[in-house]
Amino acid sequence: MSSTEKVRVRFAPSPTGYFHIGGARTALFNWLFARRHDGVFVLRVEDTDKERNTPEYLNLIYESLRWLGLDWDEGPFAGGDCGPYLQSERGDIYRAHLDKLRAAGRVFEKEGALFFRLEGERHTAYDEYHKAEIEKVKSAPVVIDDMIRGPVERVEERDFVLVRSDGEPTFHFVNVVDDITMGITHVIRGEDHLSNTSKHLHLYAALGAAPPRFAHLPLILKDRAHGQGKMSKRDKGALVEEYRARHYLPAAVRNFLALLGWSPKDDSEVMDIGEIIERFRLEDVQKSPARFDEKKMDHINFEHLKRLPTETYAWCARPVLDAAGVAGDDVEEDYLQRVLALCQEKVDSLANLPDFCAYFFTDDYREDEKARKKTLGKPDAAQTLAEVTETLEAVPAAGWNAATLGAAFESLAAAKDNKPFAWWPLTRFAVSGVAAGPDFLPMLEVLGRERVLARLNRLRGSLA
RNA sequence: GUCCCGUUCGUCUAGCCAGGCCUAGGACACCGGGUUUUCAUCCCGGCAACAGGGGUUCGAAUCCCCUACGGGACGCCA
Repeated sequence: MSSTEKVRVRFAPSPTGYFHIGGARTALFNWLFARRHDGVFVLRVEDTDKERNTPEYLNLIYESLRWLGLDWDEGPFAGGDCGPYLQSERGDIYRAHLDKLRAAGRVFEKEGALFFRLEGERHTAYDEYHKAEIEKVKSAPVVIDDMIRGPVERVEERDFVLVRSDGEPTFHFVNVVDDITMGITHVIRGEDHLSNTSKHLHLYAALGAAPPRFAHLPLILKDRAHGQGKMSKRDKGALVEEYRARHYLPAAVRNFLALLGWSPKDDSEVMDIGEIIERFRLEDVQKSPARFDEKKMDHINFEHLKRLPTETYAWCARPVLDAAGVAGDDVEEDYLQRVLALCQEKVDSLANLPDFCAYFFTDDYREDEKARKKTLGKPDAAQTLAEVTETLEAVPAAGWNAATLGAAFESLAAAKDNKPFAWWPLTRFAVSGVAAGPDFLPMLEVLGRERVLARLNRLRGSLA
C-alpha cells in the first residue's frame, strides 16, 4: 500500500455463536486503528457456514457492537460501495474470482470439492496428526510481514478447499476475495489466524493482488481458575452481552479491552475513548497472550463510574433502579440526583446500586441482621435511640442540613461527655437498616427530617 | 507428531528495538494500618517478577544460541 492510501480495515465476524470478548477486542482494535488513521471501518458478515449461522447471533453482533460504540462506516445498515456485506450474498463475486484461479490453472476437483493447487514438488508421507498417508507439497516459503511480530516465515504444504462439495465457498477463499474487492489495507485479527495467513498469501499471489498489511493480535486466555487455553464463548465473563446485562459502562469495557494486549506505554489506565484513539498504535500491541481478569475490569468500570457527571450518572442509574423496583418514573430528578451524588463515589457498580440506596426511596427496605445485632445488641440501645430522637426532633425542618445536624450531635456529645459518633451507628441502622452507606450526615440531610424521625420512632416502637 | 508464535510480580503491564539511569516502575488482587460511624469509598504501608542454562560485553531484563514451559494452527469451521 502507498503511504497516502486511505486506511481500510474490517471486522469480519461469523454469526455462529454468542459474541464474545475476544471478538469484541478484535473489533475494537480494528475500529481504533481506523479512527486513529482517519480510515474506514468495514463490518462484513462471514456467514458461509449455513449449518451454524443464525439470525439471532447476527443480531447479537450488531447490538453488541453498537453498545460498545463501535460504529461501522460500511456494512449492513451503513451501506457502502463494496457491498453486499453479507458473504451469503456475494456468490457472483466468488464465482468470478474462482474463474480467475481456474484460468490460471490453480483449481482442481476432488471428491466433489474444488481445491486450490499449490505450486511445488509433491510427495506422499505418513502424517502423525492425520494418522494417514497424505500428499504434501514443497511450496515456496512465504513471509508474513506482521506489524506486531515482524516477519514470520511459513511453508504451506497442502492443497486446500476453495469450494465445498455443497457448492459453498470456504473461509480462506471468500476472506481473501472480500479483502481484495473491499480494498482492505490492513488485516487485524487474532493470532489463531497467523498460520492461515500463508494460505491467504498464496491466494493473493494467484489472484494477482497485492496483499494487505497484517497484524496478528495475541489471544485472550482463560482465567487460570477456568482452565487452560484461549477464552471461549462458554467461559465465565466471556460474553459481551453479559456486561451489558450487568450494567457495565460501555466506555469501561472498551477501556479494559483496549488494555488487554495494548498499552499506552506510560502509566495511564483509565482513559476516555478520545485519548485511546489518539494514543493507539499497532506497534505497541503485546506479542504474548493475556489472561482475562474480571477484578481489573470491575476496577476500570468503577473508575469510569466515579468520573461521570452526576446528571449522566443519574441518567445511567435510573433504568437500573427502575428495573430493580427501587425507584421508578415517579421519583423526582432532583431528589434522585441528590441521593446518587452520595452513592456515586461509594458504589463500585451500577448493579450494586439498587441494593445500596433502596432505603432512600422506600420504607420497606431490607434489614441487615448483623447490623441489627451490632447496634441494638448493646445494653443502652434504647437509651441511645431516645437521645438521638430527641436531639433530631429539636432540629427544625428549615435548618435540616449536614452542618446543623453535625452541630446537634456535637452538643449532644458535649452534654453526655462523649464523642458525637457514639450515636451514629445506631442512628444509621435505624434509618437505613444497614451498617454501611454514604457519609452519615449528608445521608441524614438527603433522607430528610420526616423520614429520619419516622424511622427512629418506628424502631423505638418496635422495641417497646 | 509437524509448523508457527510467545515467556518481566498471582493478573494486566513499563523497561527490551538504540546494553549501564533497574537494589526492575505502575495498576488490579491480596495482606496490614489509618480516616468522625461503615469487613463496597478514600489514604498510607507491605507482599511479590526479569523461565533455566550457555555465550557476547568492562557491564545484559535488554544482544545471540540452546533447553524448558505456555499458546496457536494443522477442517469440505470461521
